[in-house]
Amino acid sequence: MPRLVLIDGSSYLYRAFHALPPLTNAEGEPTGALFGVVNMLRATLKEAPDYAAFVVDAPGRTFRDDLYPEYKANRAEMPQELRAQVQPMCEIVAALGFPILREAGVEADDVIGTLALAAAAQGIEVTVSTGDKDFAQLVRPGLRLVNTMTGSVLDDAGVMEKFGVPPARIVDLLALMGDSVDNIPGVEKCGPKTAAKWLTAYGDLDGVIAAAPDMKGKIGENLRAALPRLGLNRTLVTIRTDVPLAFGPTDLALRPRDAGTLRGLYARYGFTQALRELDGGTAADAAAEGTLRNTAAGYARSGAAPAEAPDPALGGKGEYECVTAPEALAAWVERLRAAPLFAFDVETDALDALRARLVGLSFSVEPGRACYVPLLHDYPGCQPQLDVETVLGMLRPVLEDPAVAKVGQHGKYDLHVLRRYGIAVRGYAHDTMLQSFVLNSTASRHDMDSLAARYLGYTTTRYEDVCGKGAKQIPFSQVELEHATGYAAEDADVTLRLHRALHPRLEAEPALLSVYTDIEMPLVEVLARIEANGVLVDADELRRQSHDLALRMHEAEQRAHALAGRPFSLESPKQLQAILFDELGLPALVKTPKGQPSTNEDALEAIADQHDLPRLILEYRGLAKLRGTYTDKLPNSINPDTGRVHTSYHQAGAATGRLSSSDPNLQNIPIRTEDGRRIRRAFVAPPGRRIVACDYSQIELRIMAHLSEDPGLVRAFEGGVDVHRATAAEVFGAGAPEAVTADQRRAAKAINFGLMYGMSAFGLARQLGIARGEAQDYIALYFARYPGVRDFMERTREQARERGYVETVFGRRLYLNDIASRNQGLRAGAERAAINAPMQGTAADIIKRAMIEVDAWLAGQGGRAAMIMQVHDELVFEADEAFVPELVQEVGRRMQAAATLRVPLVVDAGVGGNWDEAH
DNA sequence: TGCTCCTGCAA
DNA sequence: TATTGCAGGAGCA
Repeated sequence: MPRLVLIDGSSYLYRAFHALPPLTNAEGEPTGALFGVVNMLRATLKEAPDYAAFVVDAPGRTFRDDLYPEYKANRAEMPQELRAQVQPMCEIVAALGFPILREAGVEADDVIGTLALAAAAQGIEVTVSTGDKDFAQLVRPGLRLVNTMTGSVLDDAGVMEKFGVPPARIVDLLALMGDSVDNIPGVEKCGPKTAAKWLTAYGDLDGVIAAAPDMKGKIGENLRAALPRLGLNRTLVTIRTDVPLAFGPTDLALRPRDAGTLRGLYARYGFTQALRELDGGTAADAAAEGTLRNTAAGYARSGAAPAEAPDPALGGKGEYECVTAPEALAAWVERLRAAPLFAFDVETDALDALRARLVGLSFSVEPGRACYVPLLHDYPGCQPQLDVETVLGMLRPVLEDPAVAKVGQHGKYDLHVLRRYGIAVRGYAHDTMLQSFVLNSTASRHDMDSLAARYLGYTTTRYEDVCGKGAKQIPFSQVELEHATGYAAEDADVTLRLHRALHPRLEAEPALLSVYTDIEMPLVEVLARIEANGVLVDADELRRQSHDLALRMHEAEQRAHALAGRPFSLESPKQLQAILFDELGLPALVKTPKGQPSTNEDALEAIADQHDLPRLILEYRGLAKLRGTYTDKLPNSINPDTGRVHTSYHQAGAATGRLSSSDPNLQNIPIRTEDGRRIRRAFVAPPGRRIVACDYSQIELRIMAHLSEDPGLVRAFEGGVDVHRATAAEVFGAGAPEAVTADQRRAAKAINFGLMYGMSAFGLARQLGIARGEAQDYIALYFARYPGVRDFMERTREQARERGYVETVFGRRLYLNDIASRNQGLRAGAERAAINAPMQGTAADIIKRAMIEVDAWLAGQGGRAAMIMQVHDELVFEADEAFVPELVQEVGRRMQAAATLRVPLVVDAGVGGNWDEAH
């Protein structure tokens, strides 16, 4: 059967542009999108279709603009770096032999729709290559979608599975959901789930419209509000299949490629793998290098059972082996030892690395070749496996050899698990999650499945694919060895391939490579040690506090009931409404979206001066929050084996480079109120030890002084004075700092912090409770006194606009995806983030560097002290009492030396029996 | 049960 | 109409 591939060129160009880091060739011309598109096209050619076309939008209006003037009004101008790649892209597409279609008056979508249906009607097998979900409406027997960026293929069943409705209902689904990219508003709060549910219940869009009057709840109101638009929405999202065209599917034969032109273009843009292929190299050669295989594999592998399926793009060598015999393991140990770098991965039965049991291990030494060593699989009929001691005994020499380099994906987890089995992994040289994070922290998630889709165009077997999900999920130990091998060995295989794809990109950017090599990689083991150390939490103290809070909540409740004149539930907004607004007759100043009187904090504050009850409710809620979030929950996080709380630090969590903490989050333990602070008393040192907390004083403001080089601000820090007081003296002309009033200092502090977050006069006014004009005057005064700060902010905004990213002192980049958005709100948000990121990010870099130095020093101190927490600008230690003075001095010195700025870094230290006292 | 929104804690 | 996070509860189906 003849085959036709229709390529949605615009979709790929945009997606490749946003998905890939902004690569450039030797001349500095942008090539990222080009690179993505070219690889995709080469993969398409491997499929050897009979007909193909590359379809792009023609400039100018289309019928949709006429129907709906706001159509795509949100869409940003094409960024300069992308526009520059359009012409070369067309040249390459043409030289590869693809017909390029560009029809005025309609969108590329409609051209594709028309050709696709015409071809399907002629019995041609059609593949539409696109990343746009709207095309799901075209799917039918003989017409499928493929997304080469993710490797996913959508046929009839696939559409049903992905969207929950058949292809014929996709336009209805889209009409309900709307499309913010194209500026088509749908039903508010109606996402894919709700839309699919309605369509299943009522048949089609007309059915949903007919049922609208009876639809309950907020969402029903939203539906009724959107009713008038839905018809137009459906028209806008319907891809036309009847565009008059001067050609048909069979006119789209591929031409022979123009090798001469291609060679020139490939060379110019530095596409070495593509060049090699052109010059006679095989796909397998290129694949092993890490470029081409990505997209080719996406086609070849999607839907295939991985265990037994060698990857054709890898030259048929791909092979996943399940190791259950000592001889086989011995052979693998030899391979690991001989390899310049090997990838490894552990499989366990729990997400918590400090509780998980080792179920198996996988290794890979070259792309396409990997093994899985099952240890604990246990299901009826399962074959015998090597025992844990034997396996770890054989692997220990290579795992603990610092000269044998390893790569992992989120290897901190694996290090933890192996450590608990007595293996101290050394030579952990690379981590693909961190490579992705450093290359582009905001690009997407950094889990392996996402990375494989993004950088390799490869669809991995997901954990749910082998274990199921939700209530039906089984532990990995019950997965059949064949499937387990397919999943686990693939993890190691893909990790190695990701390393080969990502590391060269880091090497091309020395500053990024340094962030990765000098900061992130050394930090992995430091964080693992901090997590393993854990912190001692006094559960009895928390229980006492819970009890105390409960009593006070009860007391507040009694008083509230007395004030209200009758009992009611303080937790029920509905009852509160009745009491406050109906029975007590207080004014309802704030409304919920539904138009009901709100009982949120703002609403209660607003009427707190008229009655005692609102204040009481706020007090009750505050107590309930502390109890519900902290005193009741923290004891559940105590590890039964160690008796301590082991948080998990996420190294690729915050885009700015900060760490985040979860399970439990130890970076948001209360401190600002007395009641909250008490919780910190439960974070204790064991007998004979002390808690030591060392924190950077005003580190982000100091970084602002450094980056702005503003003489006034630098002087304030050099003088070692209270910087907010100094700022107040400057801005309010109070003369000597001693003459500054408390209010002036408070205002100066608000300005100092507000500016770092890009706050407006409006925000400052609200913060200080003053008029907007007055706030504007303060800001103007501030900038007049500190002109360097204003210039720095303007420079930062400009850099963000021009380059699309900002960077820290150490070269870490933060890409700002919305900086050129036409949507005012998004763009303003991106500008604020741009101003904040260099400061927050530099602070994060500095403390990470300090942690590495401190950890190295602690290693030689014989366990007299241990690092146990990091809270953004603070490091917390547990130390032998006699060791405290030395610890304070040595840690302070290393924290100060972690960066050399134009202003001094100051570290404050506190010591106590618990975390509260240490402040 | 899982999803979304809201609220509130930290630096 | 202030940055970066994580987490609990309510409301909803």
